[in-house]
Amino acid sequence: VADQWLHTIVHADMDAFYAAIEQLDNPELRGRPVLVGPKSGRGVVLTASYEARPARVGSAMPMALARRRCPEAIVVPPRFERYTEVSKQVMRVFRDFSPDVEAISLDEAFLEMTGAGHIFGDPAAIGRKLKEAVREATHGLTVSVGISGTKYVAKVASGYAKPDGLTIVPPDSAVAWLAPQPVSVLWGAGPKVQARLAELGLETVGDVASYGARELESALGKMGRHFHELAHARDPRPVVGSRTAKSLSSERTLTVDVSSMAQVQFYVRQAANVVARRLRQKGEAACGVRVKLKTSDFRILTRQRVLKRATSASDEIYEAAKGLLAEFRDPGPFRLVGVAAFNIHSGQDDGQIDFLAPQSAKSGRLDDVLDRVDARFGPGTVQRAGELLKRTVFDEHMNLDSLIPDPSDQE
DNA sequence: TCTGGGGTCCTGATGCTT
DNA sequence: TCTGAAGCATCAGGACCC
Repeated sequence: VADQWLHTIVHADMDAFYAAIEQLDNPELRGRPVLVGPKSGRGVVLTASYEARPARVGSAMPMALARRRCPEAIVVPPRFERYTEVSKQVMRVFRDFSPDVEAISLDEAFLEMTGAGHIFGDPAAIGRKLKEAVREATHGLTVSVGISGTKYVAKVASGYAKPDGLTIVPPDSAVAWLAPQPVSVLWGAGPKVQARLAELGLETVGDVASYGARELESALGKMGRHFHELAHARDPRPVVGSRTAKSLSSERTLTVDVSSMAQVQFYVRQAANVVARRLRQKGEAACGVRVKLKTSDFRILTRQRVLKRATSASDEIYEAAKGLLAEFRDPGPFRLVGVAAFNIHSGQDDGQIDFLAPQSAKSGRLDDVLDRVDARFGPGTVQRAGELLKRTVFDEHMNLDSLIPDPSDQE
């Protein structure tokens, strides 16, 4: 029996994570339907507590619709710092079970448990102990666990009996276990691919498994081959530890669509500041900048540019973004404005060498100087010195708030 | 019903170099 | 010198995931 467990991979997925944390921190919310998401405006539900789900509300649903379907639900704005804190606790528990933990998001991770049998027992015992350890460390949060021989099957298994589930799929029965499930459990098959598969008459994973690999590839490209492999429970991807992000972005859906270049520039400036600050906090710099606009009719437009040298200075990222703005031909109006940094290098900002260079002295820009303070004295210095002060002074300096009132400030 | 914000990866078009 | 093909990088868009 032990032989078939050549590999033991665990997928652990916290149940309704954000909503569960809100209920944990505020006893009044326990046992009641909770929606985590923006209270007003044009947002969507991030997480719905299990009490709300019978009313057919779930994540990614427009908040307006969710409130109509579940009027008794309590809407709670998200607190990402808190979720990050709890996530760290949970990940620490995972690392007590395995040195190889691959975090997928705040609430989800793979654990490589191959060969851990004589420490923790068989897969069922591993699952029970992991769930208990998470519950104890977090004072009551539940996690759903799936265990199999590949990442893919472990992932599908963890979602099989949510919430508080434990599903074990022995590798030699994985193909049969997957077969009756709908194609929507194929990782990477969203609405478009599912529609294509339906056209081919494929409804279950078993249908995909028995369809020709070559035909699937000619119909769906590279992904077709991939789905065929998954349907046969073949997934050679290893559990990999910390991965470094390839891009970093900040974007914002505006409360009211905007058309004027001055307004768009204002939000690009804000986003550039956020991106630059986060780069500096991580001690990283980027030599690519991308601007993203979403039109009122939901078309997404992007323009990008490679910089001559890596930077984490707000002004440099903003100047690049402002230049890109001129390349958009669409007059708007736009509902979303975003800035992303890509080609990220770890290590110091090249800009630090000119910390006191004449250029920054001449420009006299507050933000420019603050960037160089961070570069000179270490990431986060300015933030520690007072984010609020920086914000206030910057806004006054730019004098933009008086020109462009932000409707969201009045909410 | 009216659609977030953070990401990743894939694809087709295009342009550069050899 | 001109031309075409191959190989590669970059760009914009799209699909997908949590």
